[in-house]
Amino acid sequence: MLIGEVARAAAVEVSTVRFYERRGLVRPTGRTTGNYRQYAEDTPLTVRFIRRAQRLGFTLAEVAPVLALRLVPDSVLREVLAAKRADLDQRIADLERMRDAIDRLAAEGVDPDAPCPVVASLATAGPWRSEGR
Amino acid sequence: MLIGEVARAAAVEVSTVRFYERRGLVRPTGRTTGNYRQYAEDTPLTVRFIRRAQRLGFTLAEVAPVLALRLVPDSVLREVLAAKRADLDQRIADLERMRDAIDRLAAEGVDPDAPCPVVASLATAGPWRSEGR
DNA sequence: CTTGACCCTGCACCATGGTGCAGGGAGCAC
DNA sequence: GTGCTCCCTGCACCATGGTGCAGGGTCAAG
Repeated sequence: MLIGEVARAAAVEVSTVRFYERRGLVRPTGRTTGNYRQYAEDTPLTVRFIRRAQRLGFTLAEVAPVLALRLVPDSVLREVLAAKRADLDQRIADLERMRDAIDRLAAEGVDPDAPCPVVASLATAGPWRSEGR
Repeated sequence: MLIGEVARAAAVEVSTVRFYERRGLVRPTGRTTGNYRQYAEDTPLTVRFIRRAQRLGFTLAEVAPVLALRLVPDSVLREVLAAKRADLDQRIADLERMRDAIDRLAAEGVDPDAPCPVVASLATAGPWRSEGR
């Protein structure tokens, strides 16, 4: 597979694939005699995964180690999995609270003077982690 | 409330609050005689909501209309709510698929030669929307 | 051997989401 | 008044995640 095919199959720009390569997210299996990048058949899936993970609020820097886990020893993997699971649970809970707030709004009608319940659902003062970005 | 108090209560920089103002996300209720911005008591909650929504993959541009909904007629609101609900469902489903893939990995151990199931859980070729960012 | 589609590198540029600094004023304590 | 903390505006700068272009090579078709 050449870079253009990968890009088309993943619905991104060719330059984006090269950009991901600079960030260590994808890697061609090699080069042709003419110095063209050659890719495995599943590379478009990797690229789609990256896009989707981004929409869920993961940075490229966060995605990279996930993809790299393919190379990592099992014991390390287990720790990472546990931590990520907790993070995912947090995010899911946040989204669900937003969704429930929306459902309540739709069911009960809107009180224009009340503090927005969607906002309230996520604005808790509770402990909050690194806030990376 | 002055800007410094808002910033402290929301755990962001003062400059961030002013930045959000330029983006139309927060607004002081007025100015003091000395031209200091004055804020309502719930402004830190709004700011916390913004930060949290960002972590969930919403851009500031997406957050702004949500905050503006406080001003919008009920009928419009209902449509928007329905659309957002669907979007949230999609995101929750994505995160849950990732989480389940992780659980399966943890339960069954890792096959280093198989395609990464976490990636597979999100890399579906299925129809995919605007891809805004 | 030319044309066209594709690929290469490298660099400049863009938007988003901020942060930081200069130069100045406000407000209070002493 | 002096000093300290906080505030003001405006502009420059930063990282992230790309996009686009110049200048050139590859390769298959005609």
